[in-house]
Amino acid sequence: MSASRIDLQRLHDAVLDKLRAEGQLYTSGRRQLVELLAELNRPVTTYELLESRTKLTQSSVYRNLAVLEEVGIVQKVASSDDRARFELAEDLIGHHHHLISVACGRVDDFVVPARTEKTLDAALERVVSSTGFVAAGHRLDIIGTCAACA
Amino acid sequence: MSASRIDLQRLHDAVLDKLRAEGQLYTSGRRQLVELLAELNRPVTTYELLESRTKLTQSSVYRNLAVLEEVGIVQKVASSDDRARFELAEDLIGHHHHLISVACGRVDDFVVPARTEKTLDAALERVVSSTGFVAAGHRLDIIGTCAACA
DNA sequence: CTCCGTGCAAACTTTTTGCAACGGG
DNA sequence: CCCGTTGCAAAAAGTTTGCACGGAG
Repeated sequence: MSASRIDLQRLHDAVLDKLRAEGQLYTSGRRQLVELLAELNRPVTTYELLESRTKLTQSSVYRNLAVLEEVGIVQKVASSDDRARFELAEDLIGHHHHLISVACGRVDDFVVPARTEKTLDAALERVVSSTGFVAAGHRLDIIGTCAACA
Repeated sequence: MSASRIDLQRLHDAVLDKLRAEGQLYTSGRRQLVELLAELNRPVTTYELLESRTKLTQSSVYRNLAVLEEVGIVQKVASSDDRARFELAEDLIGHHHHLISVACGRVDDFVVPARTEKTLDAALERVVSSTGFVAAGHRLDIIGTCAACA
């Protein structure tokens, strides 16, 4: 149900490419973050990242996440609480959606069949086309209560 | 395209009912907020509310929004920037979705045909049913660039 | 040798809270 | 009258930034 786990080697290669293309280095801190995000495999807060076995400072986590976001390696995810969550970008782990638990704020990934996605995109394009809004993509989350909180 | 404007008198009555049912008062501050939200007719930041002709303090705005949210009169909306946005709950203005401009963070409402909604809900229910997650609803936003920013 | 990334601490922004005064019911 | 709401100011939480050091290319 959740996005399948990524091959670490391939992931690092892809990340390295993206960083190099923007003239950025793949430092050990950035590598740690990428690995953690790949491992946790869901949108996590900076707090969770700091709690993990990382040796990184708060400021480094934020700064590196900002760089990784600019370069298109991570993306920020909104939840029901007010903590920012980060996960690997869809480029790397594929298009997916989020299960958001209103009870605890936890977010998990899920995917819907390609045909449903296609239908949805077509329907949205039809609705938006007249508004002057330029759609770059959609965000479809399910709001509810996760198994742990229910 | 956007949700149709609400009749103010009816709105105030509905709000009053909800507040009374929870043993809360419909004070002038709360009335001002509800009227502003009805007028602006899109998710707005507390900053925008404070800038408006309101006589309310920052703390009162936050406190009243919290009360109104608990009672189900307003709902918090996530955008691309990190400012919380608030609008009248779907109970009052109907189910709808959001156009989120990544350039400026502005959020506008839009509605999709009932049939599309129905199809979507059915598809989602199918996907989620096996996860133990209890779905309460969905959130479908379009991410892109608004007419003003394009 | 030169930059860029890092750590630390302080600053900033947004939201929350304590307390005394006020006001509608 | 009384209890909840308000305003003000201070505090808290989350995020960002300045600066000097350190490590990688």
